[in-house]
Amino acid sequence: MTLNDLRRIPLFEPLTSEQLARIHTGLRERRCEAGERLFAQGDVARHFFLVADGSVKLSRLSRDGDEKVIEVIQAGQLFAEAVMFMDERRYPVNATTVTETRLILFEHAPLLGLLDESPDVALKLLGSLSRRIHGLLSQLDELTLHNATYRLISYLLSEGRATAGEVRLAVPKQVIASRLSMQPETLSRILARLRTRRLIEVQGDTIKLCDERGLRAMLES
Amino acid sequence: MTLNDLRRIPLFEPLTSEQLARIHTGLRERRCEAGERLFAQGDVARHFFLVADGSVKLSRLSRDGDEKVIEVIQAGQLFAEAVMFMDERRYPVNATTVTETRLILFEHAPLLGLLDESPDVALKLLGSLSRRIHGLLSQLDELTLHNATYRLISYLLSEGRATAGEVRLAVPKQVIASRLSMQPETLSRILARLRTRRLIEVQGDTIKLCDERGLRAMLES
DNA sequence: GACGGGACTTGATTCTGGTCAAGTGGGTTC
DNA sequence: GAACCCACTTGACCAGAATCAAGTCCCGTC
Repeated sequence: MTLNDLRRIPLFEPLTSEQLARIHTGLRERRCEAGERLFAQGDVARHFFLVADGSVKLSRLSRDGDEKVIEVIQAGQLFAEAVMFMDERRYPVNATTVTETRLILFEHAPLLGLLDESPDVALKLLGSLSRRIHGLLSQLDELTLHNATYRLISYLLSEGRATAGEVRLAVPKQVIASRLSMQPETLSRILARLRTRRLIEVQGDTIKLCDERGLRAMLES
Repeated sequence: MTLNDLRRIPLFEPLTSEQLARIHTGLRERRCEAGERLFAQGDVARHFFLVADGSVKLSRLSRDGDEKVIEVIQAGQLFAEAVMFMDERRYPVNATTVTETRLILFEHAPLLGLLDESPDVALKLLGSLSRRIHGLLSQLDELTLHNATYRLISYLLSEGRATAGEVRLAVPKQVIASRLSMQPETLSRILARLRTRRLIEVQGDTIKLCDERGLRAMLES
């Protein structure tokens, strides 16, 4: 990861070259295969991460081992920056690679040191944390205010927005199911139902949204 | 609200008297009765708030009018600071007083202006946002990983911690129910069940935890 | 090409919690 | 004190999704 790569990350955009170089010193690269555990909930946090390639799932575990995926992180996204500012600096989630993945690890200290001299970076961080809060609020009311079908459809619509009505799932369906807080069986059944109604077509990990209008209509009821 | 009162708010603790005075200029007091709407989800945000006395509920509304209480804010707590840093500065929740309430309103501009000169305040804010993230994560996995009884018991135990095993509900049971994502009927039924098992005693808005050990044991199964 | 494993699908059944409806009790108003 | 309202409780019923159990499909290896 070169200095120029670094500059392309929005968070670092306000920094001078000298500051950027300081960040660059506390930086490491790591390659993982699918299924590697990066850190566990409760671990003392030493880094935050950038997914350069691949995908990582963040999840919480209940005492008896049930897992709930909170978020799936894709290439280009930062994660675990918020931990730097927690009272105890411990990760509140588990992180596990879902596919083969290339990661950049950032040490806390260099960035923390910069906060004093660059209020702009502080503002960027505040912005990114409040976006995360917003996202979590959405997840919360999707869960309580809407049923499984609604959640799946609105997930498909949001994913399909960029890609001309075709959604390619970057991670196994089980992971999507957990992210949407349902069992794999339920996800499968809902897809089947949408398929018989000719609203979508499913081919392995690719889902074609045949009737976006119809899908949207289902969100109303 | 005097300058000295202001200084006692943790967020403002790092500020000089001169800076504090600047915050003080953009400050207003407001008294509300129970049930007043302070702002609605989607409103352009102009202030953040301190509850001086009383209680405020923050909630989200579904399209068809179902309400989910996200948080109940009590005396001494700030709320809606995160909104300052959102892309569109709009409240992501509704705020409604639950009881008679005295509020302090803070304008955004003075604090935002201070961020450049006081990295400490920025750090405080980052800390408070990451605490909120943590809280939302807990709510998320309580919802998906645990059932209604579990949620209620762990709520009671956390509330009863300070007060020698006696919980006095500051807000109506319906509000608690919504905060815990269940219907009032369900809350009532669970309380009844715990009562017949001699784990608690209920008298109006006061709940006595007779058998904390037993309650904790129920969290295991 | 047979075997094995994992992801996914489908079916049958169960259960938690939601909905609808009626009833209770306390507090306030006239 | 009668009427009313509102929060809460209790009961009967229902439904969405979880669970349990097979079965299918795909893809790797040997």
